[in-house]
Amino acid sequence: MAVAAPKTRRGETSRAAILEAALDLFQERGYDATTMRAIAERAGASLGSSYHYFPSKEHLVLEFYRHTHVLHAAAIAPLLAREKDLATRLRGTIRAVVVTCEPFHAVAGSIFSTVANPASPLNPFGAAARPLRDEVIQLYAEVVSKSDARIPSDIMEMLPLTLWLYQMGILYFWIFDRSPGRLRTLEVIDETTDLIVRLIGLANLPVLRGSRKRVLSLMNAIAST
Amino acid sequence: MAVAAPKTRRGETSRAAILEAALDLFQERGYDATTMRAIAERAGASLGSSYHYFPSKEHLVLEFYRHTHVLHAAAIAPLLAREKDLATRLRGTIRAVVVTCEPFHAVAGSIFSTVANPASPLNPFGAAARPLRDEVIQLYAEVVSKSDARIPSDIMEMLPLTLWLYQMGILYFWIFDRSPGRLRTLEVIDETTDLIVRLIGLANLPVLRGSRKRVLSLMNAIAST
DNA sequence: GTCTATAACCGGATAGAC
DNA sequence: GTCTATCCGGTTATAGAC
Repeated sequence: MAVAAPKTRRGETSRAAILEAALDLFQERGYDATTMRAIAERAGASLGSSYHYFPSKEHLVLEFYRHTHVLHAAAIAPLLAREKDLATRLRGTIRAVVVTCEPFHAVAGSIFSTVANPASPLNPFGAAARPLRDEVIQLYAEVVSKSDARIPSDIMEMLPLTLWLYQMGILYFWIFDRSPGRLRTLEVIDETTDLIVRLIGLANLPVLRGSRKRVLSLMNAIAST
Repeated sequence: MAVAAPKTRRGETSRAAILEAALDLFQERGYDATTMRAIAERAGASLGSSYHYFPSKEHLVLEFYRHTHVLHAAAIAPLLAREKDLATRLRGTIRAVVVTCEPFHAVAGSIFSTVANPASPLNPFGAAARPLRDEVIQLYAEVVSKSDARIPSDIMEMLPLTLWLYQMGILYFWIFDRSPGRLRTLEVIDETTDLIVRLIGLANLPVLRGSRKRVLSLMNAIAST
């Protein structure tokens, strides 16, 4: 099911050309308006060739995904190296997600819907997306673990996965956001990251201990599916 | 943009036949495998006729959605009339959602993805879906308001919308659930409905009051978009 | 003016020759 | 690994029937 790995130099070149054409066209015209034929034409390849490298149009989206992830990781590296405060790290990281994705805002809607399809190879919860998913979750593990926040180990264990889900929620909100400069999304990010950090702090309260145990064991059960 | 309203008896018959054929075929073969041509054929109509009544295949899904809502509302009516305990009402209502939708489990995945598309007329957050959305939210308002739970008014205000979102989350989980009898989903429902009711009870704790205010005002801001 | 039907169009995907 | 030809299904155009 994986995308054909390029074996020869010639293949590498073609593959790269097709991918680049696709990424460009997605941004220029949006996902739906970009035809496989147009991608092939701009890449100087034939339709059949495109399908040789990418089994479906959706698989091009997966590369698109990886592309934004690399941009995002690069964008937050300095912050993660310097800052120790959890709220600041988290806010910066999530803000960077929407800032990085901003050029693709117009495309994001249709991409999201293909990705949300459980039958799609791109579904974030599925097997094909696993390597990339693990990378992103790992990134959130770093956001938390290299902060100076002291977090109970049971929470720490679930936190990266939870933050990954939270990021997807923010992205879905961002897709709908029509406010100038996407300001509403940024406000929601600031407010929610702050709330999250605060709630982590409250989780040690005796009254909440029971619910906390139950929530965590529920999440564990769900995650281990 | 609305579906053509049937004006004459002849039209009504055709429309109903097409819709019924579509619902049957969706269940038999799934959404993707059901072609508009097959729907027309089974309904004894022509392809052109189908498009006269339903502007797109997606619009047939909207009717499908309405269909399950009616089934669901009917299924829980006795419970809502008899039971006063909030946890029981909520658990029963959400359980009934997945039980009602069970015959469509195989179809649900692809339907969900078309529906999640912000550009789709069927998007639950969009204008076309509004009447149905309001009905469902209203149903959750009844679940809460006719229970014997005493709920602070600020929470009460946001609760129906929140429970509607929660229901969608459960449905997405259910779509992935491959366990026999969909037991895992039922377990998650039991656990989460109980947690929700418990958290509502905890919301009055002085330590939580600050966060509660912030969460509610955030939700209000988001909802009023 | 409401319905029905047929014939296209368009774009994702596939087959198979080279 | 590259191409052309073709399939298939959602959608549209449009001609006619009631």
